[in-house]
Amino acid sequence: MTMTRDINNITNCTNSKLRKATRLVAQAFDTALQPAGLKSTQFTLLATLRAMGNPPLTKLAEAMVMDRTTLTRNLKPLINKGLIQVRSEEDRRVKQIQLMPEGEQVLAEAMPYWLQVQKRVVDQLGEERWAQLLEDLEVAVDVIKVT
Amino acid sequence: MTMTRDINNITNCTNSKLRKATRLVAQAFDTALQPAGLKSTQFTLLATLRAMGNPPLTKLAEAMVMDRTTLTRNLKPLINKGLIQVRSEEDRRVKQIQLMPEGEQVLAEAMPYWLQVQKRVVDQLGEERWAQLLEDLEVAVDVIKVT
DNA sequence: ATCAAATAGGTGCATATACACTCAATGCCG
DNA sequence: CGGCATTGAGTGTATATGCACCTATTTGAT
Repeated sequence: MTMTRDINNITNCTNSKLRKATRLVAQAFDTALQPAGLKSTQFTLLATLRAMGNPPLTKLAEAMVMDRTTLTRNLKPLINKGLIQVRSEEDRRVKQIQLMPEGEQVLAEAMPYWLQVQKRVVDQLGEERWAQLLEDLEVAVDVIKVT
Repeated sequence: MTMTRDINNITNCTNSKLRKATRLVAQAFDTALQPAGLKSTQFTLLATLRAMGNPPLTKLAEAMVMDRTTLTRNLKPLINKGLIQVRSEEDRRVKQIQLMPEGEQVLAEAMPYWLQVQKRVVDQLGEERWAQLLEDLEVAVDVIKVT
């Protein structure tokens, strides 16, 4: 018989545990990326942009599992730094988000710092547990629906 | 041979995956707790307070793996609603955080909503995967150090 | 007793996050 | 063609998050 956790116990709150770990990990990544002048969220945004091409704002928001209006504001500091650009499409309702050459440059500069902290975290967790964690997080994003 | 993930691949960024899942789960909990008039963070704060008694601010911040100054601000809405109180100790540098009867009351009212969303999320993840996930998140908080 | 170090907290600033509401452009139906 | 539903995006407001810097109190060493 497997010893399962008590789902009803408030100390096992899924949300609280996730946020705690996220605060910690975000701090680690923010600190590591500081020399590149990027917050970890900004790094993720740039990397996602590069992977997606020049997506419309809503598509990008969906990919990041982020509210559309949150994304609008998160783009601000990147626009101010000249790393990205927002342009209208033919359908003038749609805003296309473009990664600028300066953005590519900064992203490239940030990569070694990212790799370092990523490796460190994986080391501390152990590769197996890390892989398991990422797997479970992906499943969570796939199956959890907000009602 | 086990098929491990590519640690170097940016799409496997620990931080980005954690944040995605956290945004989604936080939304689920926030929505569920809305009838009780609490954000999920506030719920967690009240529950942690009840578990800890009347801790000094810094102890509470440590327990929540949260920056001291973040906690200061997160307490604000709870003070405004009259759910908690901040008092000075003998050592007048120290601020004791107290859960008020109104706070206990609201927490009790919120419990059924919390339980509902908690159960739903566990269901969607599957109990086994959920237990695994929580275990891994706890380990992460224990082993990851911010340098 | 004095004064520097250590400890506990708060503020200014910038970013992250999402909901309710609003505006603009497009699509569609008669 | 005209008006309404749909779609894409931005703003106002509130909370969440942490760093750099500041103040107040206590401790401790001489």
